[in-house]
Order: sequence, then structure tokens, then C-alpha cells
Amino acid sequence: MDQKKGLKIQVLLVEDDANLCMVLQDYLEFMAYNVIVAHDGEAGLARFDEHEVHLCILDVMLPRMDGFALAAAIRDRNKQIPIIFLTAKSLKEDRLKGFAQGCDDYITKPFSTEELNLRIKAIMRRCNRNMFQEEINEQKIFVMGNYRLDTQNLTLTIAGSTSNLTKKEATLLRLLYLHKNTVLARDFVQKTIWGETDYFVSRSMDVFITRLRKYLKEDSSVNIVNVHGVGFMLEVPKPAGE
Amino acid sequence: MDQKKGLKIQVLLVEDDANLCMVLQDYLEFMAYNVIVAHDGEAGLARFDEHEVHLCILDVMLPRMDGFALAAAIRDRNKQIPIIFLTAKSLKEDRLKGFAQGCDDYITKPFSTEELNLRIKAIMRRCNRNMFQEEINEQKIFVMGNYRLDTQNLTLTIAGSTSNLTKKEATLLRLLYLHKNTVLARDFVQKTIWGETDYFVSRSMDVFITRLRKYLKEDSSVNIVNVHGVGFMLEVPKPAGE
DNA sequence: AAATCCTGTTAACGATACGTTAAAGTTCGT
DNA sequence: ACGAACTTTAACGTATCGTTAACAGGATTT
Repeated sequence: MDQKKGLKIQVLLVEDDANLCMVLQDYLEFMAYNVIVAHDGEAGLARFDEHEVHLCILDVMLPRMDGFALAAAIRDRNKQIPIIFLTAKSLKEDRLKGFAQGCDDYITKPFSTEELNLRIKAIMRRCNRNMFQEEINEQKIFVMGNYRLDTQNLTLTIAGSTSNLTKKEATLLRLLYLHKNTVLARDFVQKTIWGETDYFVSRSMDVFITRLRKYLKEDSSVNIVNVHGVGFMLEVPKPAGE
Repeated sequence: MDQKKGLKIQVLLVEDDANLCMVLQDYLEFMAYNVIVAHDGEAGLARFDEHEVHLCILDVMLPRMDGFALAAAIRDRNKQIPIIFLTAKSLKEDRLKGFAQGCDDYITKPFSTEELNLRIKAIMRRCNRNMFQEEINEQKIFVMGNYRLDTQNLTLTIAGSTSNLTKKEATLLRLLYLHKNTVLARDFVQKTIWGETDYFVSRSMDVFITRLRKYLKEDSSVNIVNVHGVGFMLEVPKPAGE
């Protein structure tokens, strides 16, 4: 139920100072993050286990398991999740440096919310590609006629029945869809998907077209038509406003 | 000991002396606990499996499985549940000391009910945060089909029978669960859990998938399916409201 | 209409991804 | 330092996918 709330980023905030915690939570939620809070290390770990967390913000000084121990336990479960440490100025930087890994960062109290926000933006930029690859990137579901193409799960669904596509089939169909109702040159498709154009690639492509046509024959309004000597076009009825 | 109304603490009492057992049960119920009784070790373990137990009071001298063996079996299922041993004065304390863990305590017969009550109060205070915070809080238990995954105790339970997972097995299964019914890229899983992606990590992951599948074969509605060249998906039936 | 090129379709092959088991290596508690 | 528990590496079997081959029609040109 708390899972995919749209595509909000889920932040685990562990901070024992109730006031600071509340302020941060408010701010983060205002910035459109989903916030999960905990007030000590053990609870923080429990919350981490329960939720799909995308970013951790951990106070270093925590009861019942300090920030480093907590971070270690989290690292045990997820090697690439970004962690931001909140630390008092007094703390030796070496200790942090020694601990923090590639994806980590730290920020010394007191700090402004803008400062925090900048750090978050930065760390997410650095780590994102690995993390959200599939989640935030782009749209994954394409609607064509009565079909729904899911490029993440590689499925093509119509009226309850589902075909499982291969990666290449899905990629090709997606490419056709992105240029629906316009003719795609054979060469263009080949270069895009195969990276080269020769006789065999050309024939291979035809085989894939055949397979896609087989999948698509349940809805006669969706067609892959050939333009002799030029290429293919995915015919799709336009849904209202486009 | 602020337990919400309707959330009585469930005590498992295992004691073979029928008279003593009855007296203790009366007293505990008078003190507003829910009491589950058993008169030998094996029965005690069975009761433990059937009920949600919050505290165990075990006689050390028991037929069919002594208190220590029973405690070990219980520890196997729940690492943090508090246990109080009832022991005759004669028993060497070392033995108890050696056995009892952080959350455990013992009391030598004969003892007064007040004494017992104090011990219970104390042990619950000591252990409570671990126990109730999370138990009452929210699910730290993931339900998939007829299985229950407990990431704290590393157990996977179905219809009474329990598998003990390793940390890595549990972490992987949890990751799959957090993304249930969507395909997780192999790379993503490897980076998250192993921190790197190479040939051997990849093969190692396959080994873990095999093991998880073995655990999960009791419920045919829960499956780890492979999408060739992409990754894995945990198929789980959606429970009603989601 | 014949000749030639382009496309449609099916089946089979080889490469690669995955499944599984067991042995070797590692870690960890004692 | 030893043994138990766990993870990784190795080895081998199986399944799947993309390509190729082979053949069959159409389309276009002459």
C-alpha cells in the first residue's frame, strides 16, 4: 500500500531530536518526498526492512545503535543506496571519510534546508542511474489500439491474455510505436536496433516483423504495413486528442 | 507496561507439575496475561508454533524435551523473545548463565508470585522495545501467498512449517518482494545485494534463486519467474486491496 | 510476361542464458 | 585454532533466443 505511490522517492529519516526530526520531515514532504521516520537506530533498521527506501538520512548520534552501525547494517542489505549523514561539527571528518562510501555524503549541523536539498539532489544525481533505471526513467507502458505494451515486464496484453515478448521484440515494437503512423526506413530501424545494416540483419528484421504481426493480429486496427523498398509503419488508431 | 486494550500479552507457560502449573496460570491470568500452557517440551513447542507468544516461562526439568532444548528450539524461531526459566535451587547457575541470552532471566523455586511478577515486569521492560515497538507497530513481516517472511528472525513460514533462511537469502527475497510482480534486472539485483556485477556474482545469484525457489515450492501461487536476458520477477497473488 | 528484386514465413542451428548440484573456499563463533 | 554455517566457484545439463537458411509469393521493371 505504501509501495509505488506514483514515483515518489522514499526517504528514511533517522533522527532522535524530535523537533529537528519533525521540521525535516515537513520540509522533505514539502519537497515531494515520501518520508519514513525513526528515532533510534534499531527502529531505523526495522523501518528500512519494511519499506522500499531510496535514500537514507541518518543522524550519526543515535540511541540504541549509532548512525555508523545503522549504516553498516543498511549496507549489508543494499550496497548502493545513497546515505547522507547528519553530524555535529565537532566530529572528526576522518571518521566520516573513512566510513562513507562512493554513494555517501555528509552534512554538518547546523545546516539550512536548502543546503540539505542540494545535497540530496546531488547524491541522487550521482547514484541514480543504478537505482532507478527502471523506475523513474521513462514511461514503460504503451497503448496501441486494444493492446498494452509493457517494456519493463516485456508483455503485450489484450483483453486479459498476455504474450511474453523477448527483449528485442519489445524494443522493436516500442520503436515502431514511437514513430507510429509514419514510415520507418529499413536502414533506420536496423541501425537503431542492430547497430548495422547488411543483408542478414535485414532478413532478421523481417523475421521479427513477422513475429510481431502474429502477436498483433488480435486487433485489426493495429497493423504493421510494409512500404515497398522503404520500410515499415505501425498503423494505430489515434486516441482522441493527439 | 502500557499495552493497548485488547492486546494482552501472551505467555507460554511450560511446567510439568500440574499443581504448580495451575496456580501460576491462575495468577498470571489474574495479572491480565493470556496464558497458554503445556506440560512437556514437545507440547510447549507445538503451542509456541500455534500462537503468537510474547513471553515464555519454561521449567528447566521437563519430560520429552528439557527446558533448554525447548528454549533452543524457540530461539530458532524467534531470536528476541524473552524467556524466563524456572529452576530448582540445586541447578548450577553456570549452566543457566551459559545458556541464557540477553533477553532471558531465571528464577529459582520456590518463588513467590510477587517475585515472578517482578521478573516479568523487568524482563518485559528490558526487551520490550524490540518486541512491541515492532510487533505492534506495523508489519515487519511480509506476506506472500501463504508464506510469511520475517526478515528479523530470518524465517519463512507456511502452514506451521518454518524454513530458516540465511541473511542473504532473506535479503534477496525481500528485494524481490518489494518489487513483486515486476521484473528486476539482473544487474540491479546484483548491484544492490552484492555491490558489483561480474560473471561469478551472476552465477552466485542464480544459486540463490534456486534455493529460494526450493523454499517457495509449497505454494504454487508464489513463483520466481525468469525473463530471459533481463532478470527475475516474484509472482505473488495480490491480496484484495491493492 | 519474364526477369529481378523485395518481402513473408517457417524451421533448424548454434550461441548464450539459466538451472542445478556439488565441491571448494570463506567467515564466524567458540 | 577448530568446526559449523554460509557463500562462491566449478561443472554440466537444459532452455531460449537471434540468426541463418530455404522456400514462397508479391512487386517492380523491362
